[in-house]
Amino acid sequence: MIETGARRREIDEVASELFHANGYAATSVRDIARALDIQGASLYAHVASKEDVLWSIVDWAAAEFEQAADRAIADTSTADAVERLAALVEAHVEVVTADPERSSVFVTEWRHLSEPRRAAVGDRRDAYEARFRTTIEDGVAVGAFRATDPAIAATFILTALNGIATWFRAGGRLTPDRIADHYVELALRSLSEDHR
Amino acid sequence: MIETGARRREIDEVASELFHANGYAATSVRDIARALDIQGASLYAHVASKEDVLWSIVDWAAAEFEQAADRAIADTSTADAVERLAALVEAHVEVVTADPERSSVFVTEWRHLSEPRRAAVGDRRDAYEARFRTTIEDGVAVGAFRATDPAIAATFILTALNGIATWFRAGGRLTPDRIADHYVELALRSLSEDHR
DNA sequence: GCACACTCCTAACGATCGTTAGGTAGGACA
DNA sequence: TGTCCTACCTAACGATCGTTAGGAGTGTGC
Repeated sequence: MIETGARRREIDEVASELFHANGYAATSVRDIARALDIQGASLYAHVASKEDVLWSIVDWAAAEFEQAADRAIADTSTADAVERLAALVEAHVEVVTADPERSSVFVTEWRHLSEPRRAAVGDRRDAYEARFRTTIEDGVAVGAFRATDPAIAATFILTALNGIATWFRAGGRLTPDRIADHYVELALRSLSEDHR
Repeated sequence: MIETGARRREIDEVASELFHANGYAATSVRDIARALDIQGASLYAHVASKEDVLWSIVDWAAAEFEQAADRAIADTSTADAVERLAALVEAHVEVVTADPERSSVFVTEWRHLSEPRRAAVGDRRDAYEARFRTTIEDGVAVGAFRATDPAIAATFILTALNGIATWFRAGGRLTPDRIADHYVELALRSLSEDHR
């Protein structure tokens, strides 16, 4: 059963910040507890294990990305690969900037999950990347994108997108909207047919 | 004084692999020792502390990137921003693919350094990124690149480049040369003047 | 033959790790 | 008023952490 109480969500929130700032392995259960002004052992009234905290953060973030991609694809005409890729990029930027700590934990700390979960997250990441890749393949097939290696291009774009989580901070020079606009532009142009 | 003996370099090598695979914080001194078939305490005949191992890996990798960028810039005409950016991208890919473990440790684990070192690495990373940014600024100024935010564009390209370290494995489908060619192409086109 | 590095050993240190056991205060509900 | 539930506490568990102390074997240069 998944705990969904208010205190449980607070735990995920402070844990996201700490895991983002110091990494999962370098963050102790007592660190998380201290941020909530309780004792380390008291956390276990809400949580079965430290890994469960990581899991709930990662699982939640993965679902956010998946649902955002679902909406992005549903909202665009399936015929236009350019529009679809733009929508995927924009959706990704929105999820990352809406919760950069959680997103960066998802991107960088999921390898600390133990085995059935770790593999499952890997599969979900592969499936998510495949949406970008197949969209690029579609665009190449109809001549909307230049002929290139779709797997490399998808990885290029996705790693750039995931990097946002590591440097974005709310209230900085760049608003999420501005970042989304720029990243859509950069991604689409990287696949453009015209030469330099 | 910096140890440079053969055994010392072996330590950096196996530590790079372990730090890459599991992260610095989740890798114990005894893990490193086990990979060398010695006892954990025996490592301290070669190393002053665990952090010193991380430091020597990070410092070495940083120097590799800096020197490669030096050569890339020295080899190209300073007048042509497009050519210079291409050389920077190519050099970066070469360094990453030549030693992906060390590179990925540099990219993802430097935050575990303690304070004077951590800040110093941050400064060096900023300086490195500035080379990309100013090259893009130059290109925009002369109309070789489209008018865009050079800082965003530099970050976009650099995070994509750094991502290579997380997925590249020697002997895989893609050779370093092929990756370099594709990444140069993707980076340059992302800044191209022509529309989609 | 002797000194000296170099490399590794066993044993142990105090600290901290994730986690469990058992208990208590306060509010909700009968 | 009595009972349960939630949220926290203190105390402690065995394991593991980075690191130090002190010693031993092996090979090289004089």
